[in-house]
Amino acid sequence: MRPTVTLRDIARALDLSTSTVARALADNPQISEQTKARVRISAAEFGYVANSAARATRRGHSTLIGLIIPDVQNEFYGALAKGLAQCCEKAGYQLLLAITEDEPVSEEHHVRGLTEARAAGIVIVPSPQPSKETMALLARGSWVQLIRRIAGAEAPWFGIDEAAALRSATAHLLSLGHRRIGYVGGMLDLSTGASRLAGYQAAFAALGIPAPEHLIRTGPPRTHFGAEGFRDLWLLENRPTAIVTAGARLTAGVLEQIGQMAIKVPGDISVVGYGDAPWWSSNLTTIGLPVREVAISCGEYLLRHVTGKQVSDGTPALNYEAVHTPTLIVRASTKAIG
Amino acid sequence: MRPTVTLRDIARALDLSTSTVARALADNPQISEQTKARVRISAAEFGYVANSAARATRRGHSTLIGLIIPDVQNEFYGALAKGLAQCCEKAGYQLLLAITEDEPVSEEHHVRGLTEARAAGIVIVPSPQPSKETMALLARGSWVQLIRRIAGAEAPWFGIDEAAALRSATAHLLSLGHRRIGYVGGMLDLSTGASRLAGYQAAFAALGIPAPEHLIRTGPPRTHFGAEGFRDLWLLENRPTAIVTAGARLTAGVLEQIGQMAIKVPGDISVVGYGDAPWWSSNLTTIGLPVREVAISCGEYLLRHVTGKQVSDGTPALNYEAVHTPTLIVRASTKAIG
DNA sequence: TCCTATCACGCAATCGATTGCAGTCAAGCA
DNA sequence: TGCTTGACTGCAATCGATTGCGTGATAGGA
Repeated sequence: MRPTVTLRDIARALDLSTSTVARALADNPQISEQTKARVRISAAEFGYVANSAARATRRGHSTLIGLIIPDVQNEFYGALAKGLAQCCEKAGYQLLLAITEDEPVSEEHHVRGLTEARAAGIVIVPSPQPSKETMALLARGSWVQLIRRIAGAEAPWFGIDEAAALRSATAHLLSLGHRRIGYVGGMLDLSTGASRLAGYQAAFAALGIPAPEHLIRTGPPRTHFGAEGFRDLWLLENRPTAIVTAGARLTAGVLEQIGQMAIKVPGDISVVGYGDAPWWSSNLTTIGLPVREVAISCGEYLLRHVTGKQVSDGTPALNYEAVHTPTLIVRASTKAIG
Repeated sequence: MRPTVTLRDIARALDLSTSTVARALADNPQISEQTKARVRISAAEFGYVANSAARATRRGHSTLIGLIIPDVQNEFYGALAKGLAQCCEKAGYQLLLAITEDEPVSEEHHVRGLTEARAAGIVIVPSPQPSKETMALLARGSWVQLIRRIAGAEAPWFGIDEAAALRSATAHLLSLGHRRIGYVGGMLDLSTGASRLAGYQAAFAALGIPAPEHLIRTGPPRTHFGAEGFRDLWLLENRPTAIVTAGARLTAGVLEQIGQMAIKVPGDISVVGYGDAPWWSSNLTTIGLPVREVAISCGEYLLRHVTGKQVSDGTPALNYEAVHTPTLIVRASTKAIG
């Protein structure tokens, strides 16, 4: 077995032209069944493996789909990656994973790499501030935004109704009589962070009550800040009677801090989590996120687009957007005040 | 700006040959600095983006590194993916993510895809039973095994000393006076599952005590089985006084079940976890796994190999293996018996 | 003045697969 | 027999980048 078997090798062995072999392998109708069979058998014997790089050269684009996310270790993005990977596999595409850590420089680097690889499409969870160059590169191909949204970007968006999530969480607590409801959430320069906070505020507004601005803590969406933010709120003179969290990592941080300080839930404080990680206490009232759904709807849309028109003549239906709605799961970590 | 700018376009504009442009962009010493500068400027103006597919065609291999894992949502594999991704980024390679769900068919599919893409190398966490075809395809290029190990496979292996992990966990409990130590672990057809159980047994053997075979439960490494296995053990007449878990998912399941049944830890039972997920109760005595370390050592090795010799003339040093040692982290979920 | 390094660069083949166009061959029909 | 038609295939160009080999020019040395 030669190191690499090419169409030529098969063609020579069968005394055919490479074109015929290529067409046979592609199941082209203008090739006779008999020839196809001979080719297939020979290919198997030779251990022929197609060269998708060469194919991509000719076709002008590969079968790669790029996924650009801040982090895979985060179970939220991990779930997205998995959903996308499954979509890709089903459609015969391959998933190229890029992790940015929310660094615009890294983001640009990866977008460039994907452009060089002539990726068929790109799914991106954008950083807070994508560079101009990043946007220019994205604009060359098909791309969609996932979860977060770039202000003014002309590409479809697939996301979650974050405002609704926090609105319902907050409303739930309000309906239980809570008023001093603390908020621990992500930074406001992310579209998600801003939406979540808006949801929190909207819940108060709906009741005509002013939101307690002094109980709002926003920062980097990391466990560390969740703990810190909570501690900060807890140590206030007039500490909150309930907490809503607006981020999975933050929820973890809050819960950990609560554990460390031996605070009783819901005795001392009611807590609403964000997301529904399988490993969280099964007692946590939380916001169930349609993570898988959004990933799949995103993947299917993009793939339908890139498989549809051979030439990626720009971005798919620029203004398309799909919003998935989260669900509040009421369990035992929240109770009426008093 | 044309849809795609090629070397030719730049060459024509500058009245040079494409070879010169290519060499200039590659910073080839035989091109004068002046010409290089002109080319670089022109390339930037044109918005030239290299075509790595064409490059791969010519070179015979791409800059793709394949990572084949059972699941990314699992934080353990997620961490591996992240480590590898970072290695790749540093070396200018790209990470192609493939998820098998431990299905040999899917595994083969992905290995084929990576072979077609002429990946520079493949990192695989093999399924319990890789197909023959899978092995044949892997053998064509550079590949390494991660964590799990295929019996008789001729490729380097990067893993964790799983036996040591369970030996120290079990020894810890034995030293606390426990004897009826339950074991909830993964299936034995995985190299990891077998090693872990062996470690558990070795700890008993070291004390000349027979291991309590009837307290051993092995099954699929999922949360669900963790819960089930624990419940099973707990309902025994002579229930164990301590539990070691041999899998992160299993630990999660055990803990959840313990929570549901309102069992006190370590009052009613001592528990040692497997892995150190940040979201676990910070009171859990557990086995800290050098996940990141193993991923990075694996990635650096493979990349050093593929970047070293241009031609991937087979697998890197066939018998190389790197074993990373876990650490027992003693916290509050274990106590002396009595 | 003639010869020979050096330097900077171009020619053309090559990588492997794909595809528009054209050619071959045999059967069918008048 | 001569022409048409359709079924199969082959030729050769093409995709974009890379690279071995060769060439012209300039400069320095004899």
